[in-house]
Amino acid sequence: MAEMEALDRIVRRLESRLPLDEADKAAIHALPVHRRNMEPASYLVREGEAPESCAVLLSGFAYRHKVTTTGARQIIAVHMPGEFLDLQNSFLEVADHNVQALTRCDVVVIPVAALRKLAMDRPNVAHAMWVDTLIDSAIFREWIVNVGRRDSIARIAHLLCEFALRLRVAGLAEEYSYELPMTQEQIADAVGLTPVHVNRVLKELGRQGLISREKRAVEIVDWDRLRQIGDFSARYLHFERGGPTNLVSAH
Amino acid sequence: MAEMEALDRIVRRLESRLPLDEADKAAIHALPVHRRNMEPASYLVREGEAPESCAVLLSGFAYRHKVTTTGARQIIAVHMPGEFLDLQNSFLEVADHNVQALTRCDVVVIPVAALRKLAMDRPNVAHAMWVDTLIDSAIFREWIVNVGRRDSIARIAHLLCEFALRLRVAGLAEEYSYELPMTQEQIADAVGLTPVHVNRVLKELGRQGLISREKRAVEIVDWDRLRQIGDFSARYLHFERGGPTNLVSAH
DNA sequence: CGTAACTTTGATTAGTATCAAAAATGGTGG
DNA sequence: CCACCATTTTTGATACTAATCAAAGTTACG
Repeated sequence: MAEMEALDRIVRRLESRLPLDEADKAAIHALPVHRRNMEPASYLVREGEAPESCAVLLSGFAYRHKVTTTGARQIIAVHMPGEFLDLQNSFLEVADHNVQALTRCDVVVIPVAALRKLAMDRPNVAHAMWVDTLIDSAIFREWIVNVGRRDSIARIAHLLCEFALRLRVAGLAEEYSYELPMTQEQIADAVGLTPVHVNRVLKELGRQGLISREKRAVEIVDWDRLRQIGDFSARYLHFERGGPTNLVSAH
Repeated sequence: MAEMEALDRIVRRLESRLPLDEADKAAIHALPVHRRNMEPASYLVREGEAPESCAVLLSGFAYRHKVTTTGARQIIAVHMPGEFLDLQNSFLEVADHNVQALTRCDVVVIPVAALRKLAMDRPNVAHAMWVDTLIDSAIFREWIVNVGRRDSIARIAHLLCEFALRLRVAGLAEEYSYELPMTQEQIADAVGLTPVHVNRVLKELGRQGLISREKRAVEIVDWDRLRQIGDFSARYLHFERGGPTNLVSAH
């Protein structure tokens, strides 16, 4: 039962990328998956290991990161319910980054071998997965810009805008309020700043009346100005295909 | 003739990602391509436009970039002969970044429609292209780390290490010397620094005996130390599949 | 040769990091 | 339900890295 529901989630995800036919869906439903509950901070994939399975998030949050030899951590992506967690690693020989649970979370686990077979047997499904990874990559590119060329205020404003939109797609945010389950230290590692500075920037955004916070809940008070300050445009999220283009006025 | 050679280049590139059978190769050879010579700084793809063609670099260098509303530019990738220039855009509706010639260069141009058809008809070829884009993404991820969590010396050292290896794969570097056709301003835009600071760091790397430069030629004098300072590991380049794993001791 | 693009150097400033410690929050076991 | 401990958030003071501004050399090129 639970597996059934989980498989449907995978189908829905891929259909949002590309239409699938009945045979495609049947092949996905035949996947030998199992569900798993992950504790916060537990690892789904470790850098240097050969990927054995690929997961789809059912609930909770997860993130990818790398650690430098000096011990600094850079978060490379944050994932929300409905998203694939490691298509990026599953078709390469060895994982080049870590994937870790951010909160407690539920995942469907697909063995890599089965996933690869599915991709070979069902070109259409492979294509949908490919597009999914391409959109992940588009986000990576935007993050390079964020961290390379925006100052601290813009960086954080941009991150908050991105999360607002992605959470709406995941059905986890209404209007412009959402629960951001990250500590300020994790935010810092996502935007390449220190936790202390993140704290000051968040307060500054509040002071300017752009957002308001209550513990980990964020409300975007002035979307237009926040977007402007964060140099945010939703283009790179590629909502064209089935996303909430209509919902967002994001230019 | 020229087209023939260009098509072979595409075949070789894809074969380095995944073995292809004769039918696959035949399908590639049937692609309606044409060659084109690009002036330095001319655009291959512009952000916001629907991608119409996808190019493979035959000679010269190209790069991807985005520009913020404040006018800052961030280079997101640098491409070398043999590489695909915009698989990343070709399977999405609208380009989210620019692709521009760095030097004068020769490309083979493939119409997007033909490329998409090829991907649908030849799952194997699609898979090879997918893997190619996944490796591009792995480089994006490493660049997020570079720009987010390494100081200026490490950033530039890392970039120089990456180029050394990739140029060897492209057959454009012997040992640890190569021609780097980028201005210091372009290097700055790739690593998220100012040109002035890039200049100082390059001099510092020379002073420390790690590299030596003569106009745009770079020689890596002390590979081990440079790699160490730059926190460089070749893992993310995914040379496992047919790359020069043997050539490089890169851990 | 002359001019534009690029590199180099110097002086100063700005933006973040670092260090340290206090306040708040959240969870746990008694 | 309270007391306690660990984690997280907040604040303050100071240090540094890299940016900015300005201008002199240098190189490439038409």
